[in-house]
Amino acid sequence: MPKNAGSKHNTPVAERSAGQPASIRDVARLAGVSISSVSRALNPGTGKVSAATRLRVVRAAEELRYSPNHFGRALRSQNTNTYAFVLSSIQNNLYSAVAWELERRISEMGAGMLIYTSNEDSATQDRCLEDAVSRQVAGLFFMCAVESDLLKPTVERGNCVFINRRVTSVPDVPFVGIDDEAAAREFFATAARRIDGRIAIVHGPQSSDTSAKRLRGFLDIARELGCDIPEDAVVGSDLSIESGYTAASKLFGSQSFDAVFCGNDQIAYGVYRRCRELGLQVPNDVSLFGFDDNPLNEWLAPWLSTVRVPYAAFAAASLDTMKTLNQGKSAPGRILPYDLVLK
Amino acid sequence: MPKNAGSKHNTPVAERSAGQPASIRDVARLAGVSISSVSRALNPGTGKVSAATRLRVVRAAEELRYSPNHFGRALRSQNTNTYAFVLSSIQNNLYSAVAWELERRISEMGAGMLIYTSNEDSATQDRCLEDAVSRQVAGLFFMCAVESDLLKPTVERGNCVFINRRVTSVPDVPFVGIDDEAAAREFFATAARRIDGRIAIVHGPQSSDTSAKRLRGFLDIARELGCDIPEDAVVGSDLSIESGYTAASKLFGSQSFDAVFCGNDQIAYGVYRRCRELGLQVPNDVSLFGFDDNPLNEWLAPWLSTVRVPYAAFAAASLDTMKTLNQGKSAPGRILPYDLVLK
DNA sequence: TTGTATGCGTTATCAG
DNA sequence: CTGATAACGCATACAA
Repeated sequence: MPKNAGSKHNTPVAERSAGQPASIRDVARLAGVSISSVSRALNPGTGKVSAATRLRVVRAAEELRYSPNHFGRALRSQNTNTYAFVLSSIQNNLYSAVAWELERRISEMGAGMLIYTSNEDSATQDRCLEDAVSRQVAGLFFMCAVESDLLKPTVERGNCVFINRRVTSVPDVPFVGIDDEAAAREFFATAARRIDGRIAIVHGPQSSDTSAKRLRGFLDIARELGCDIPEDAVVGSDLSIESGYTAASKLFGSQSFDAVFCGNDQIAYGVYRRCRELGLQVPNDVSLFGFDDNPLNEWLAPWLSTVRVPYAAFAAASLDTMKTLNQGKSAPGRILPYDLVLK
Repeated sequence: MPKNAGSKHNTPVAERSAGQPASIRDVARLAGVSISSVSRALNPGTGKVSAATRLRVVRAAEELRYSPNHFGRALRSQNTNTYAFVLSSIQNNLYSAVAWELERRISEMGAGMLIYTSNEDSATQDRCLEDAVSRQVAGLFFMCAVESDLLKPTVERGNCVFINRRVTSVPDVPFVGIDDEAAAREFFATAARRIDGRIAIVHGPQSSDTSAKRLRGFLDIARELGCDIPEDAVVGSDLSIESGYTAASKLFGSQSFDAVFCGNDQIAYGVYRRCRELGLQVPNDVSLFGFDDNPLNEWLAPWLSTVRVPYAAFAAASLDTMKTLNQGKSAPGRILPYDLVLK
């Protein structure tokens, strides 16, 4: 026979130590009702409660500063009310901006957001996924996912939305973003009219579908326009500021250019600094072209032409998509409109 | 008598639908052992398990892609292994940088980080605190807390660390930051030697202890140095770029200045833009002084003199402090060294 | 070494 | 309308 044979309701529960939050039983005891009544009173719509009972419960709950234990609730209802946001780069303000915008909306829903950073690394991303899955999150948002072992099993099990970057190995995951290839083409075509001279390109890693599309857009339209871009005027980089700087050092080491198209704004910042170091005025001597429209550009980089990615709309559309997914329906994702910002 | 009188172990559990993750019972069944053996095998150090049993359990767990349910574990062990990070402003990169740095470290601990944004608003912050508390977080990090109703009860119940800004009504909460008043004094004193002309100040809200200290530092040392700063050369703002712009419009509307000391870098960015619009060259015509050293300055704002706040060290020190708190000890917090960045 | 049983805090079902 | 109880997934004290 177990040691503690008495019903837990008979067990004289010592007054909780000050640090411990009150449980539903504490409220029930103080209100002199059963825990079921407390639950019903505090969760309107789950059952009938008399006004008197409700009042006593609410009073007791307030007195004890009762707040329902999230885990007990999650365990029982199988709904964690928690989402995961996986960020690939902490350096890109645009990514952060989407994170915060999404947090605001999720918070308004009364849900929570766990945050992870993958640093564009597969192993790190897998660690994030493992943790998020063990926490039974209601859904995962990827602000730029990378290919990784656990990605496929994760997207198959849980509700996932890709933001700003697709992963081609899992094509069925809803995607929220812009048409990067079309944007690159239009951007280049529009800008090229004003450019007189040599053009260089610093693109992002081709393992990123988004970077690949932007590069393809640039190259295709350049060819179609009869605009010659020699091979040594096209250099790769990752998506960091530093790599933009390095790429510019390489480009301007042997020759000069009048315009540089970059895979994103970060790269353009790095190129900018190198140009300044070389005594080149931007945009007088060199025109720089980015991608994303980092919110700070308006203040600190007025010289940068770029493609405005609607990050606030990304957050809204991602959440809509996630909600659809959570209803068990399939969701198509959303391709959103972009704007050209030309200086 | 309850309807389902049989032990749950006798209940023939239907094979789980594909979407449901495996539970510890599924692993136990597949391995042909009890759930306690599974628990012991998978949590080394919690009990003796034979090598054979462990092997079978591990195999079964892998086959089922078993990952322990975080909530069941948290409920039982009373340890959620989850922290909350409350951010006051999404606009300030420095704050984001601390968030990401902390996330990395927390992730390495195998813990998780819930993120909240208060937008410097009391009611919003209270909603965050309520949610975090109901999730039984192991601790809260405040990257700039504001005064709010739930702040005191929250810091009394849970482990909290203030980063970069104290809240004077709860002086006993460990604080990680720099000595803002000393930094402001030293910054001003050092810079003043090079300034020849009129000086203005755009300070942050005095409800922020940090902003108040920076302003006091500036004003005190100015007086001590015999440097006259008339009343109409000192204007307030919140900590946003926009408000810096507005403040500069006001300042430069009626007179001109040779140097502007700002409450943080964001404000300085706003002032910068207004100066440019007025045709003033920075730093040739006007010297600008910020506070924080936003990571982007190196690339985009080389004209900005500022005080470098060690944000990576903030993250490390905050986590150390939190760990101490979690051991039941009291923690003093940490005052970290800053650097002057002069252009 | 292994298994059984209990409880963590909650909600839902069911009997009263 | 109310109360008793099972169940969610897990860890652990205790029995075997």
